[in-house]
Parts: sequence; C-alpha cells; structure tokens
Amino acid sequence: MNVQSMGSTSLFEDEPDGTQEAIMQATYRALCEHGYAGLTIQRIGDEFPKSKSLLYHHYDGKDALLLEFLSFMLERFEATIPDREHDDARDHLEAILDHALPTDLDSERAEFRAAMVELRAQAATDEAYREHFSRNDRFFRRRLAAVVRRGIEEGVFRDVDPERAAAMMLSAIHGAMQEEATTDTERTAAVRNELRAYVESRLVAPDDESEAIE
Amino acid sequence: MNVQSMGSTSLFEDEPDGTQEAIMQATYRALCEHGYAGLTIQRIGDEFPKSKSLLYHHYDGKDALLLEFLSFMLERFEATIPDREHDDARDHLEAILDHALPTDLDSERAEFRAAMVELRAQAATDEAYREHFSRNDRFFRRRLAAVVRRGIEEGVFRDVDPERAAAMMLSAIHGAMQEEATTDTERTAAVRNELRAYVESRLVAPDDESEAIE
DNA sequence: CGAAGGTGAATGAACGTTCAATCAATGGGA
DNA sequence: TCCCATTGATTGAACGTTCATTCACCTTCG
Repeated sequence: MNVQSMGSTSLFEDEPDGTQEAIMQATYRALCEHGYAGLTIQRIGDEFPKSKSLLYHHYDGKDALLLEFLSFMLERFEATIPDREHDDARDHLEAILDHALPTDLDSERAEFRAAMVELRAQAATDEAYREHFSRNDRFFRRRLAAVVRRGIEEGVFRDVDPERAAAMMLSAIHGAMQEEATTDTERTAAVRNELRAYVESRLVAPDDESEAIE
Repeated sequence: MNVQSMGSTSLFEDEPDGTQEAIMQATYRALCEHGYAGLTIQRIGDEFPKSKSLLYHHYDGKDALLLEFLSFMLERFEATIPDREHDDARDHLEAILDHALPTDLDSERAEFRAAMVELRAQAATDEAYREHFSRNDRFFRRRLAAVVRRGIEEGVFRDVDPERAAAMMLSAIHGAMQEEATTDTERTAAVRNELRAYVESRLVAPDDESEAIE
C-alpha cells in the first residue's frame, strides 16, 4: 500500500532513544524479515534488545502493538508526501506519484512494501485496520485531488473531475504495489510509465487551448 | 483480485455431485463467512456435510487443500472472461472490464472478493501462491493487451503500447478491488467510471484520423 | 519504600494433524 | 448363491505444536 521511502537509508535511526521507538523498529525489522504471516511476538522480541515480555509492559497485547505500529507508519507516510515546493502543478503531481510509487527499491524496502500489502489485507476482516487504511487513503486521495484541482485552475490541466482522476491514480498505485508484492514479475515501472502517459493524455491540457472533457 | 462473477446466483450448484466439489464449496463458504484470517480446518469441516478428518483423506493437508481451491477458482475465472462475441474491440474491452470489476455485487460475492484479496496477500510470502497469481495475472493481462492490439489494427484505438495499457488497466482493477475490500468507502464505481474515461481519452482514436501517441 | 522497567519460565487455548476403528461397496472363488 | 477378503470412505477422539499471554520475581532509581 502506501507507506514507503521516508527515511534516508533505513526508516529508523540506528540508535533509537526511547523504548517505544525501539519496539517500533523491532516490529519493522521482524515484519521485513518474516512478513505479516510469520510475525510473532517471539520474532519481534528477537529483534528487540530487551526481553519479549517487556512488550506486554508497554502494550496491551499483540493487536494493540500492531495497531500502534500501523498508526506510526501511516502518519510517517502522510508527513512525507511532497508538498508545495513545486511551481508547476504537473511537476508537483509527478513528485507525489514518484513518492508513492518509487521504482527503485532496495530489498529492505521491497520487503516492507510487501509486508504492508499483507497488513492491508487484514483490514478485510479487522475493523480497526480498516479505519486506519480508510483514513490514510482518503488523506492521500484528497492530496492528489487538490493538486489536480490546482492544475485545472492554473490552466495546465484539462477540466476533468479531480476526485475521479485522483481515485484512478490511487487505485493504479495500489494495484501496482499489490502486484509487485504478490507476483514474480516486475510491474511497478510499467505502471509508473503508463501513469505518466495517463497524466499526459488525460490531464495535461493541449498547448493552444484547454478543452473540457466529460 | 480477479475471481468473481462466474456462476449464476451462487458459484456452485446447490447439490454438488462429487466429494471433491463439495469440499471446494465448503471452502468457499467458510472463506466467505470467516475470511482467510479466520479460516480453519474446523470451519471448513463445519460447512461440509461429512466429517472434518475426511478432508485429510482427500488432501495432504490444509496447504494442499487451499492451493487446490485457489487453482480451482482461478481456472474458473479465466474460463469466464468474455471472448470474441463482440464485433467492436471497444465493446469487447468494456465487457472484459465489467467482468473483472463488476460494480454491483451481492454481499456473498463482496465477501468472497475480500477473501481473495486476503488470499492474494499470502503470495507475498508463499511461493506456490505467488506462482498461481503470477500466471493468472499474466493470462488476464495478455487478454487485455490482445484486445487493445486488435483495436489498434482495426483503427478504433490509438497506436499505444498494448502491453502498457493493459498493465495500467489491470493495476487499476486490482487497486480498486483491494480498496473495496480494505476500506469503508465504496470505490469500485468511481474507478470503473474513470477507467471508462481512460479508454475514451487515451485509447479511442479521434473520429477523423488515428493519431499516434508515444 | 515503592513504582517503573525488566526477565524467564509457565500456562492454556487454538489448531493442524494422526490414527485406530467402523462402514459400504466390490468382486472373486467355492 | 453365499462367504469373505480387499479397498476406499468416514468418523471421533486423541496428540503435539505453536503461540499469545500471564505471573512471580528481580533490579534500579528517586
């Protein structure tokens, strides 16, 4: 799903200060190594300098811990979406797309992305997870729509429905990430390119005159 | 993911003849009711007229059973993709998109679709699952690409890269299904509409003259 | 002293799997 | 035709493992 590419090399500093953050980091590592399916308290404990029972001192249980971890990651993702530093709405949009769907991932990040796909799948049956992902999607979709709307106002984009264009792009991003995580073939680059072409042909207004669609 | 909308009311006849098929049906039901996360041999046994130990007589174990179920469903999906009955490549494409992303699902099918998203997520760590989904995606993507190619040859579509257009559409479909399964908001219809607009503005050739892109 | 941080061992439930034992159908030989 | 051996279907009751969680106990520091 959404979260990736936020820190520099790793998502965490090598020396986490608080115990809280050390637990988040341990969870992150365990998730990368074993995936959600293989994620146990034991495994998180293994990545954690202190003992595994200490986890229960800080969190009510596995569910609560994972929920906190999810919150932590989603907030981090939302906080790092490119914002405002671009003159042109089109550049801004491209930057956001690159942020959400980076094409060159080191293996750690690829593993984490796969783990996030697994994590998101839990939302199918877990109400709390669903709320988090709903909120995160809404947030990101609105950001996309805002940029499209700005592009329209500035005359660089056609007069499309910003909400719908945003929905389409977000779905393509989610789909590409899911495919990347669950199939052998590399799909991200292809989708990223076609997404670029989509922006080009559906969003970008012709040089001469902006022509309304729909 | 991909599988849905194949039978008439339910995916199975009410009276399955063989034990094999009865087990597939029981698995289907258990999956709809409890999701992949809550799927146990016990639960499958509960939906099955015979005893739970009988499952081990027919399959080597849970993994083997689920793998067989996955095969069964994916084949079923592939066999029901609309084919050839349309004169126009554009109609054909729309029919395929409707088949893969139906906008009106009864609750049973919606549950099953959610379960398939969970199932697919397992492919992130399970090699055998990954192979199945890789194959299924490739099959469906080629079908899409073939229709696009046909449209180009017939002059109804622009001269785009068929593979890339297919990749984009497939990702959007996967993303929409994933979002539908993992968030509260209804997203399928919006994506389906924007997918239609994508076909319109990126694929369909202008009336007068077909103009090359890219 | 007392509270917070921290530990290792123990507990108990859930779950996949095994197994010895029946039952049903089949078929061949006397 | 009758008998019985064979085989596959079927069952209920265990078994063993994995895993989250708890608990009694220790340490440190204000």
